[in-house]
Amino acid sequence: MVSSTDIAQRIIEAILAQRLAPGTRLGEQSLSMLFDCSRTLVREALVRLATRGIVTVSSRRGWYVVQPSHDEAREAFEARRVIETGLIRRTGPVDKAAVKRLKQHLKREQDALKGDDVGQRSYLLGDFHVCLAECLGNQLLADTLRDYTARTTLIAMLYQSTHDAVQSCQDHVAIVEALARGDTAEAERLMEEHIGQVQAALRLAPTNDPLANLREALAPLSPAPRAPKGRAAAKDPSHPAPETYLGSLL
Amino acid sequence: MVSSTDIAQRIIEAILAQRLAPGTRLGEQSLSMLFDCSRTLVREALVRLATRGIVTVSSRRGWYVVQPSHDEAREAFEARRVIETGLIRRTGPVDKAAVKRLKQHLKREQDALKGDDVGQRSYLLGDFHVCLAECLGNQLLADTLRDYTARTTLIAMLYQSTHDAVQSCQDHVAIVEALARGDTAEAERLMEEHIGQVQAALRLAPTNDPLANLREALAPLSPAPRAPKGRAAAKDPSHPAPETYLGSLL
DNA sequence: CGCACCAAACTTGCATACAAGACTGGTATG
DNA sequence: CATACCAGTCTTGTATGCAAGTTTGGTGCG
Repeated sequence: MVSSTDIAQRIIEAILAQRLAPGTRLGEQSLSMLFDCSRTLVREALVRLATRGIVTVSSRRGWYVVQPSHDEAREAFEARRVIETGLIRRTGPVDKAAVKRLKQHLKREQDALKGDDVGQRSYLLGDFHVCLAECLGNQLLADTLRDYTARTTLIAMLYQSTHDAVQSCQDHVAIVEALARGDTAEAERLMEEHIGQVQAALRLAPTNDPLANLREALAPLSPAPRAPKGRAAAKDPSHPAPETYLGSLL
Repeated sequence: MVSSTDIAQRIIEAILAQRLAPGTRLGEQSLSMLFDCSRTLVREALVRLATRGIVTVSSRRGWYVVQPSHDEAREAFEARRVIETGLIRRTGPVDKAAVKRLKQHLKREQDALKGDDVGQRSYLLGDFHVCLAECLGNQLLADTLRDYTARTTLIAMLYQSTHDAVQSCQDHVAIVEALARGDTAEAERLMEEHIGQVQAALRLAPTNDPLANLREALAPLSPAPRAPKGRAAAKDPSHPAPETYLGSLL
């Protein structure tokens, strides 16, 4: 039987793989049917995720994947900078086993880049940072980083990151190389730069318009083909409603 | 009516005030009677705390306040070092309002030192670090630090910290002064030193003896007064059983 | 006396039932 | 036609009941 941690884990993984968009509704009943268990277990999983800042609940309305504000986005990146560069700065020489594990991870990233599974790609790129924290010997910070990574993944989705995966992977390679040759100062600098670039790739227009996202999503297609005007947009399968993503949890 | 977050908050506060010792059993039924609610709410609160690493559950045996291992203790202090020094390092000049708030906090610490409420004292000394993170503008890291602070408080209780409160408060004053005059480098150094001293005050004997704590707690009193040998120790009110602390949650 | 075994009490794990608020769509009214 | 209102439906919030595992204390046997 599934446990509440299983359910929470599946949801986190779906977020890291960008299969669950920010704002997606997570109904207790839907999930309990999906996982074939009672609402109690689902609720427990959602409470866990809420505690970790991944979902929020609106009283008697529903559970939703968080949509971090601009401020929260800034804080999340700042927090990752503090932790990840700090962790590298204070680390001594990295032992062989850790370097080996990191290189294996890089291999997986590169394989994923060759393939066409965007989810796997996103997941591995995020997981690199968790893996790094573990290799540097701090499970507590690694766990914290996992949550922060999920957050930044959501932020990237919400603010339509234009950062490309190949660049990220190259950054990761450079960081591991610096660590492997014991140049922690360079590794720290590279990490700082890497996080900065990921953050810079966000479209954080200083807009006060709460409808900005909706407006952009529903904007008419630019070449304005001969599509009928009325209800076509609502049924266009290339713009699935958020709920549709739920299916991919299976 | 109490909410699950209320219950969780009360438990956290009790830990920060050192009124709940590591290893204390937290029975669902006891708590539900204490807070006059159903086990559902208590369970939800405990699940939240478990997610934050404050309590653990042993299947069908009970919920317990965590007892961090030596390794976990090391990781917790390392994590705090990374976050707190990193946060100071990257902060710009601290604005007036923040300095004012920090100084108010220091005042409260000093007042508590004059009084004799050890719980209040412990609480404020720990809360300083959370307050600092908030003042430096990162609520996300502040929340994370709150959990880490609770952890280190438990570690201090478990490993019988000999650190004295007056010294801690003086350290805090020095850090705020350095921040107020814009000397972040010095503030960072002081913070590093402060955390180091708190950690150094632990009795982390490299023992493999899992009974060490019990052995020490149950050691005969050194002057060996004329106390009767038999059952007196079990009823000595100066050594209350962990469950007794529950009452102080009220 | 020592040891194994067993039953009773206690604890959490999970499902379900019901309560109560929030939203939606329709309808009546101005 | 526009608007206010209201009932029905859907959602979460909370309590409770039962199942199942763990511990403890006692009891009988060797």
